[in-house]
Order: sequence, then C-alpha cells, then structure tokens
Amino acid sequence: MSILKILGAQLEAMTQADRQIAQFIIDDPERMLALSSAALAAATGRSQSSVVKFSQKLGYAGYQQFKLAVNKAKALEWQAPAGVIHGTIDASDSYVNILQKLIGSKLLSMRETAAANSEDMIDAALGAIVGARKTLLAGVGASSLVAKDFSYKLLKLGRTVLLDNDSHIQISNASALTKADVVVALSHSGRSLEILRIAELAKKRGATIISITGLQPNPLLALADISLHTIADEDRVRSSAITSRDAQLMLTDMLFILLLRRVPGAHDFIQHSETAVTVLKM
Amino acid sequence: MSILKILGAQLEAMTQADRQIAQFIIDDPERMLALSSAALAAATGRSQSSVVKFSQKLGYAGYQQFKLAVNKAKALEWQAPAGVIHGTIDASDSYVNILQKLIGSKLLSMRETAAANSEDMIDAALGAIVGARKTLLAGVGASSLVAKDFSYKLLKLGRTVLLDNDSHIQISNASALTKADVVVALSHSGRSLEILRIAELAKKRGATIISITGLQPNPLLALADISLHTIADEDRVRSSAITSRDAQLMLTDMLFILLLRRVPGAHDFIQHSETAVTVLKM
DNA sequence: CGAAATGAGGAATATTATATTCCTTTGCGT
DNA sequence: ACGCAAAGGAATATAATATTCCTCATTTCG
Repeated sequence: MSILKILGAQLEAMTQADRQIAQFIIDDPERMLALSSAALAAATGRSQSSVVKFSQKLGYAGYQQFKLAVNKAKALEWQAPAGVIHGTIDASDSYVNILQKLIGSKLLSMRETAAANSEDMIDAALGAIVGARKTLLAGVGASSLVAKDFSYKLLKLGRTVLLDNDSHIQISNASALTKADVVVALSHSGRSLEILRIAELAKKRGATIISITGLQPNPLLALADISLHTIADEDRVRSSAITSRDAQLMLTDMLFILLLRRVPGAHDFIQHSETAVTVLKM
Repeated sequence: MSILKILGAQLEAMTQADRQIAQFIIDDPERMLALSSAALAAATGRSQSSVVKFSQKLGYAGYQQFKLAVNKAKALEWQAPAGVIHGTIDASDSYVNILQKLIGSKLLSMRETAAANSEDMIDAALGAIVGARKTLLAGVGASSLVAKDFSYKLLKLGRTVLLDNDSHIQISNASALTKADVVVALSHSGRSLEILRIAELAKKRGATIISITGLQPNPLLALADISLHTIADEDRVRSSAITSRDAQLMLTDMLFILLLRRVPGAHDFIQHSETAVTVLKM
C-alpha cells in the first residue's frame, strides 16, 4: 500500500506535529522530495528532530529511507491507471494521457490483428511466399510504406521481390506474373483502385493472391486466394491512419519472423545484408 | 526515462571509475539504494568523491537526487505488463509464443520511447516544427520509411516538407536551408553518413536540427539542437530492425498527434486531405 | 488535590553523509 | 620529450541526519 495512502489513513491518530508534517507531504509530495529534513521542518513550522522521529515512527530507519518510500509511491502513482488506457484522444487531454491512449490504441490493434489471423491462414500465406518464384508487393499511400518495409525484409531473406512506386510499372509487373508467383496486396479498406487492378490482373495470370485487408467485406478480399486481416481502430486515434498502419506492420512482422524459421539459410542471408549495411555506417 | 537504461546505454562511453560504479548499480539497484555514497564507493573500490561526481555527470544535483531517480526507475520497472511476454524469439517457439513475444517487444519499446522523451523536449521539437518555414526530413533505410510516413502526416497539416529518396538531392536541399528552417534527422544509430552530411550542412546554414536517435552517444546527437530518443530492443526480436522502427513511429506519431493541437486549423486540413484520398477509393 | 509518571516536542549536539577543493597521475597531442 | 587536459583519489568543508537531553503539558494514582 502506498505510503501516501497510509499517511492519509493515520492522519487522525497522529500527534499534532506529526499530523502537520504528514499533511504537508500529502498535499505536495513532489515538493517534499526536494526538501531536507531541516527544510521540511521549517516549511511545516516544526523541528528537524520531529521530522526524523516522524519517519522513524512510521517504521523507516530514518528520513532518507522514508523519502525513498514517498518517491516510490509517487512514481507508481504516476502510472496508476494500471494497464493501458484506450480511448479517443482529444484536444483537452494532458500529455501523459495522450501517450497512454496512443499506446493503448496501438497495442489493441496489434493484439486484435494477431488474434484475427488463424495459424492455418498464416501458414498458408507463408507456404505461398516460400514456394513462390517471385513475390509482388502492392500498396499505395501509407500501405506502400508497409509494403516497402516488408520488401526489405524479404530481400534480406534472399527472396525475389517486385515493388515499385509507380502504379503503371506495378501493373505491367503484374501482367508478367505466372502461376508460380505470389501477390501480397495491402489495403486496409480493400478498395484502393490501383491495388484492385493489380490483383485482378495477377489473378488472370494465375498468380496466388494474398490479401491483407480489414475484416469488412471488400472487393480485394473477394479476389484473394489467401486472406489475412488487419484490425484498426481509426476513430479512436482520430484523423489518421496510425493504427491501420501499425496493424499492417504487425502482420508483416509476424510473417517475417515466421519466415525466418522456414526459409533455409535465413540467418546467413541476414548476416550478410547487415554486414553490407554496416559498411555505410562509419 | 529509466535511469537504469540510460546507464546501460552509456556504459561503453564511460570512464573506468564511472563504468564500475554504473555496473554495480545496474547489477543490483536495490542494494545500491541502501548504500551511502561512501559505502557505494567502498563496494565498487572507487572513491566517495567519484561517486558524487558520477551522479553529477549524469545531470543530477548530487548523489541523493540520483538515488531518488534510481529508486523511481526500480519502482516503475515493477510494472508487469499483464499478460505480455517479453523475451528472445527463437526457432523452437510456438506460434502463440512468438506472437506474444513480438507484441511484448513492440509494446516495451513504445513505452520506453514514450518515457525517454521529456515533455519539455517534445515541446521544444513541436515549437520548432510549428515555427519552421520548411521542414526537411532525413532518413535512410528503414528510417526513410518512417520519414516518409511522417512527411505524409505533416503534409496533411499543411506544412511544407522536403523529403527525397535520392541522397544527392537531399544534400542539395539541405544546403538551401536557412535559419528559419528545421531538419528532422532520423537514425537509430546516429551514425548514418548521409544523414550526418545533411545535418552538418543544414547546421552550417543555421537551420535547427532535431535528432531522433538511440540513447547512446553518437555523432548526430552531438549536432542536434533538440534531441529526441528512440529505445529499441534489437537483441530480443533478433536479426531485424523491427523495434527500432516501431520506436521511431511511436515518436513521430506522438509528434503528429501533439501537433494537431498546435497547428491552427489542423482539423480542416485533415478533412480536406481525406476527402481527396477517398475519391481514389471507388 | 497534588506529586509522580509519561510522552510530545524542541534545542543542542554528535554523528554521518555529501559536496568541493586540491593535488597527483596518466594519457594524448604537439 | 613537453605541456595540457582529463580522471580520479585524498583531504577538507559543508550540510544533513540521528540522538540525546531537556522542558512542559497532560494524565494518573495515591
């Protein structure tokens, strides 16, 4: 139990001097932490020895030990909303509140995304990627960044990846695919026109389509051979695509880590690519 | 931010005496809390004055203040993120285990990144960005994706942003900056040559440099006017830049959300840019 | 009712801890 | 090799803490 709570509870039963000291600490623990026993005595109008005796009565070896206890209580109280807060962030929120809600939203979409994809579906996707001749990644806007991030990881594993910012080039890439190839199509809404175009073309050519979309029915989902899902929480962290991007990253990170166990020699590839990059860093 | 993490991060860069003292504290913070400066000196085989100087080098008024910081760090460490496992992912882990560890690592680096940046520093960064004529974002590799993500968000807020994949163009952009401009330089190691080059140039031109790096001392940090920090956890989710990227995103998301409250008319800008994008989705 | 007992609480003091100064050493650049 | 700068310990000054001792008010019991 927090020492501050204890002080409050015992306030009644205390002697005069002790009560004054306790009250001061309850009112402004932060300030008390900056004071020496003598300074605290001066601030409360009692004597320095009373402060020390006060600390000892509470069961601490001395004032220092007591101060550590208050410090600890204060530290824990700071993050008292134990667990993660999750709610809409609005303009009146305090700094700490905003951070907690942001982390809460991110955590929630990561957890739900992890839960929304069965091990079987993930396995199917991994199998397709590992067996593919080439993997084409498709994403626009924020999803294009996730696609790129994933492409770096796949390259580290020695896979052949197609990805381009220019959607025209992407479309012509797609039309050159065969049934030995895989398309990973990222679109949280499942309605991005460019991505749909690419998926349609690739499907006509016989390639396997892995869709990464939200849960709601959507055109991209309808085209997919293997469908993975991202769960976002858009209306909480308002006005931005933060959580859907986090969900996509969660999913692609999962795929990457699980691929590490499947791709023969994965660790060697990674070693090499890291050495290559290190050369550029001093 | 946890002082214990800071100690760990800076251990390498410390002098002999300091390193010994730091190591002792890292190994057994509880014990350290029971010791006086002289006792800690005896326990580590250094002098009492070294202990005090050590505390002061870290930015505390003295040993007592430092002790309070360690006490606080220890108290907060106790927070068990209920249900979240955090550990090294290895090949023998089960599917569910891997997911839990992945989420745990991500959550940890988000939390620690949130904690590592004081409200004051964040405020300083926000002020610089809001007041800037132009904002140049710099990042290579995985950081370039974060930079791009952040640039989309800043554009939504109607800010003028410079960002290009080609480092030559970035460098010429940097040399055209003035002291009315701001550079946000992203590099977890703080040692990417291109980014250093850009930051140096921009600094010569008088622009304000905001660095986003890890905690360990690094060249980019030394150049920065305002320094923000990312905490990653590389050795847990092995062989990838997953958590450092997450930490960077956490930080840029924080900045974005806090900017929403600062930039006049932010919500209008966002409304408009979302309407514009919706047109492309069906 | 009054004297002894008790305990709160402050003043003074002893003890201990902390911060500063000063000096030696060592390593590094010229 | 020389001088300089930084590290770090010894000594010292300063400050904080703990203890002792004393006074005074209240309570208890003869």
